[in-house]
Amino acid sequence: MSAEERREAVVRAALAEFARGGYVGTSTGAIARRVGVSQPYLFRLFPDKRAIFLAAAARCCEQIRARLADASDGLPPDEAAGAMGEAYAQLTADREQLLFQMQMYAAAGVAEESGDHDFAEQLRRSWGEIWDLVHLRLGADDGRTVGFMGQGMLINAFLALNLPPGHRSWQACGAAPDGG
Amino acid sequence: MSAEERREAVVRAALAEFARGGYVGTSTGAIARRVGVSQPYLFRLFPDKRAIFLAAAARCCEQIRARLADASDGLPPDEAAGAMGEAYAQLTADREQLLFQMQMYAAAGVAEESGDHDFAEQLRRSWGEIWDLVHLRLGADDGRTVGFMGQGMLINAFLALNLPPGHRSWQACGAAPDGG
DNA sequence: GGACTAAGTTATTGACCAATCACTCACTGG
DNA sequence: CCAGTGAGTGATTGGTCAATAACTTAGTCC
Repeated sequence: MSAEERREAVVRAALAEFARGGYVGTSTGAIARRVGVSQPYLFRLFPDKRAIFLAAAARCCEQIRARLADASDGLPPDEAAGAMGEAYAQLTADREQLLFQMQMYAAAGVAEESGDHDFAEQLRRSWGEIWDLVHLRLGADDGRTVGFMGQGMLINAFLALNLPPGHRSWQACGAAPDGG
Repeated sequence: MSAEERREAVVRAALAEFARGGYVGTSTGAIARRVGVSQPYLFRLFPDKRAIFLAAAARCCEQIRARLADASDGLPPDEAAGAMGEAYAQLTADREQLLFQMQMYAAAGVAEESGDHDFAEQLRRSWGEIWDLVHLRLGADDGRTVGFMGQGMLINAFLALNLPPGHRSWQACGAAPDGG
């Protein structure tokens, strides 16, 4: 297997492991084991642990953006909101995606706090791309964009807390966790 | 100093340290140093590291609830929204509060994933209390409640990412990071 | 002044982890 | 057949960390 293919496998494995353990709580050994490769070999493919996390973060953001873009492609603003909401619900039904996203925000804060500004900078760029896409597809309406993104973040919190289906918070949203 | 007073000091120190390092990334030694006490003594005051984090999490949630309650006390729904928004902005201007909150969501996910359901259960209860308070003060209007809480979560993300003041996301919210 | 209690410490242990180094193995071109 | 290259491993190292155990004060009550 070529180094490039291995790197791809590492990014997928890292997403899964970091989602379940966070940045510090995940060992490079665990990632290597999931890839099926020795731990030191990771450091031939990436300079260090941080780079692996960053690659996974980029992947996570890009998946979100791509899904929202696909779901709303060519739709008028009125229909785009529902379509993107549905797409986002499907995406976050994958707990791996959801938990990694939460870890990303937390890790960004830690990184900023410890002087690593490049980390959050990468996330800010990705966030901007998602924001702009949503804004465009919702007819460049600030209110709608804030509402959509806010509800997305709210759902993230519900899912992270494992709020049971039928909880008053879910009902107020007119939504429920997506079972599949 | 009595054990109870020490425990209080530990909770405050833990909030500060966990905010900057996350659950796994913060050593009990760092907390002890901030309290001005030996590391092993923490384990006389709390059964383990997890219990310290849980106590800090309870404190964090209670501070949010209390601030929102104070700010909106006796106000009609129309004014309560603005008042609570202002209060929340002030609270999260304290980066310690904000970052700890993000760590809390991330840690809840990790805990659930690893079979520790009590952790998230405590947070769900606290979340429910905050939700009910906001719902009540906003005139029991689901739409408003979702809007308010969603915008709160959105602002959390902005702050965690250190989105610069004046960023289009901040402008769309009609808000800006609270400097003091 | 001695027995008791509660606050606090030093020393230690057993485990884990990121990263480095030196090495093996399989393949390919000349 | 051999020199070179790229994939991959085993062993190690220096460091950190949660938790335990055993010890030391300092006060208080009788």
